[in-house]
Amino acid sequence: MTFKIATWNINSVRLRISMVEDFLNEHQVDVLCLQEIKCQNDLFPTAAFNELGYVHQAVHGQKGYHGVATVSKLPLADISSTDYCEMGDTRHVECVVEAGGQKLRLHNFYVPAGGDEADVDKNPKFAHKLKFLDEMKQLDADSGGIPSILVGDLNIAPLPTDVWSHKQLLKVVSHTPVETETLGDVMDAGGWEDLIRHHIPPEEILFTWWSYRSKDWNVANKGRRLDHIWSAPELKKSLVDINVVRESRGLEKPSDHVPVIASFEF
DNA sequence: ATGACGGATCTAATCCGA
Repeated sequence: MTFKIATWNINSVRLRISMVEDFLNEHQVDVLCLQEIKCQNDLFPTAAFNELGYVHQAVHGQKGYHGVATVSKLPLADISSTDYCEMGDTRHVECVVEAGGQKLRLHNFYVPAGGDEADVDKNPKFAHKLKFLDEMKQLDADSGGIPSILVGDLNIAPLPTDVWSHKQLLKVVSHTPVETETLGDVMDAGGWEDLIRHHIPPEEILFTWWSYRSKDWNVANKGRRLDHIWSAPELKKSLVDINVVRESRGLEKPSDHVPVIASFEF
């Protein structure tokens, strides 16, 4: 079977539920991983997803901020969340899904943005971000014999081609050397592969986020690749496509992030 | 100036995002 999984920082799932419905109808993914749902679990639009067949839902939300949710047409097992940095916020949910006989562990992450200043002594948010990443080094891409897929808004653009200006963003949170190196350490420690860059050459400029603050986002094109899809090495051979749905940024009242879809053949 | 917009909240001005 073809297995399609998408990640999308939706920046309020309640405000944008109709564009999520349109996305699901058009792209027919099996699993959708959302970040920044910005609502408590009991306010999550469960019924709207049920009606489209996404009756299996792992929702981990809180009031007003953050929040992640994984919705699926396929049954979800072993649902759990890890409270990274023990802050009591909602930035991770995981589950196990079976697609065409292939068991997969799915991690859905919303890594802290890290505030304005890239200095752990002056900026507690930046310290939080680095500590969060440090704890992510414990994650194994192949735990318990089940290969994993890790998706989400990691709030780091690791490669020079992941930002509109490598030089101008070297001191800007999301592209500082300490962040990109630590993210590399997370990948090395867990044995993760960057599936987006496996499919789209690292030389190619690629963004998944454009600030609300730049007027003409498409012309200025001052974006960053903050959203990621990683996996265990053994899943690389099953990857058949990566689709960054750039046109979503041009919708009426869009999220500042666009969806990214990975397609596998199992 | 990279860039001042956009979401949620005790609906008004404040916090937060990256």
